[in-house]
Amino acid sequence: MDLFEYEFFNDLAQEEKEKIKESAKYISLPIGSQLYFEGDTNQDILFLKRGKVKVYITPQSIGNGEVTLYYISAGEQCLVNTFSTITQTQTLASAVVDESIEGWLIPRESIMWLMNNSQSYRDFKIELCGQRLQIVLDLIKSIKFDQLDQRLLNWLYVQGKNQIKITHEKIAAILGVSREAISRNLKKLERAGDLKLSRGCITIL
Amino acid sequence: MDLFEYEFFNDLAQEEKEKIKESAKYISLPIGSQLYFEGDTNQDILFLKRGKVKVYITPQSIGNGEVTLYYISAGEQCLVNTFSTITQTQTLASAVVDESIEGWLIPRESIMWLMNNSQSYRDFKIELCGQRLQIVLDLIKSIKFDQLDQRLLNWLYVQGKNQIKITHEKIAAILGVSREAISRNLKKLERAGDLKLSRGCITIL
DNA sequence: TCTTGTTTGTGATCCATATCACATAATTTT
DNA sequence: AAAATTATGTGATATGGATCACAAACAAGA
Repeated sequence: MDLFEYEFFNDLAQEEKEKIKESAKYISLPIGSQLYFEGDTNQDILFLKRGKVKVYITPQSIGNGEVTLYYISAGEQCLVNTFSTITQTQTLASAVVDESIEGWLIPRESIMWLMNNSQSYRDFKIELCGQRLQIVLDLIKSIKFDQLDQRLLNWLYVQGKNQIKITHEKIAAILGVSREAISRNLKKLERAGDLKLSRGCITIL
Repeated sequence: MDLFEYEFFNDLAQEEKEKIKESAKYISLPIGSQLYFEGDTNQDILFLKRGKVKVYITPQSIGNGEVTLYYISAGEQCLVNTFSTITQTQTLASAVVDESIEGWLIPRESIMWLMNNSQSYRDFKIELCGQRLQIVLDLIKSIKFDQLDQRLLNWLYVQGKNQIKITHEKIAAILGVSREAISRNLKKLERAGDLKLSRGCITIL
């Protein structure tokens, strides 16, 4: 995916596009790289070309536990990153590379120019914001009103695969619960004949 | 507060302002009026002149319980309302009048015009969006990582008054927990000498 | 003032998840 | 192949909050 393949570049003149591209820094980061921690103030927005970024929150006070808010994939941008950059305020969550990424860091000035001059970019941002809002509100609902077995079942379903390669520990971190709780609930599902467990892999039947 | 007192009207020409105002419907609603339910699609954005609106979510499946996301006061607008109206999608939460309101309903067309022609309006919306995002993410953190006593203490603190006139039932609905849990926790605080309880009123010492 | 509805207090019980503490199994390293 | 590491299974126990079930206190109407 090239930078210009983002649809919102369409309504820009060629020279404008070039200017944006010149201001961008191309980056490539391995899995595990921390993009920012909650409280940092971002100066650029990441336009993702390839890979996956995980955005998550942790307890305000020191303590363990985390909850994944959402993931960012190619062609998407991060809402938390966007707000921090545009309004120059502290990020409200943390972000880490989940699958090694490539992308462009577009500096604040270019973003501000886009916000004020490109209707498509604004539309893109509005849509993005709506999507994330939905995810976050659904997350509150599931945390508050659903039990773990339901949340787990839903998570498995959303993966859209029959073979999910992941450890219980990772799922626990994503859903923000203890590893034991995940192991026990998966076992229950296995006993019910819904899936087959093996080390680092869940096979849905 | 007059409609034009919203700062973002400043960068509009007089005739543009008038056009917006003409399109607006002035409304006045008593406490308890339902503005919309989750799933409705809004056609107008409410500009609040006076009063308070509560925005909350309920379980996706039928079931009881609710959690308050945030309140809207004079001079503010609702993010959920904004998204639904702009993108013509279903609202992600419900809204009810919490203190009788007066305000203007601005139709979608006027909003779209403002979004595309007023930088101040866009800035206003971005700021609004950032604020709400923060509230919602903090809410997840408190639900997920804090215990009720902490959440309650925080809620009391945020009221910014020494005399809070409210029933335990109402607090329970706001925080999304049972009434008994609130009563017990308040009692604990009273025994610790932090406050004084009386019917429908909490006095902080 | 008597009645009725609302609000609060509190015990009893239940349940889901956290936490601790290991045992065992599967993989990787040496 | 032995050792070390990582992943999983599972019991025991603790705990916070939900739910049920009332009783008592208070407030407002009749």
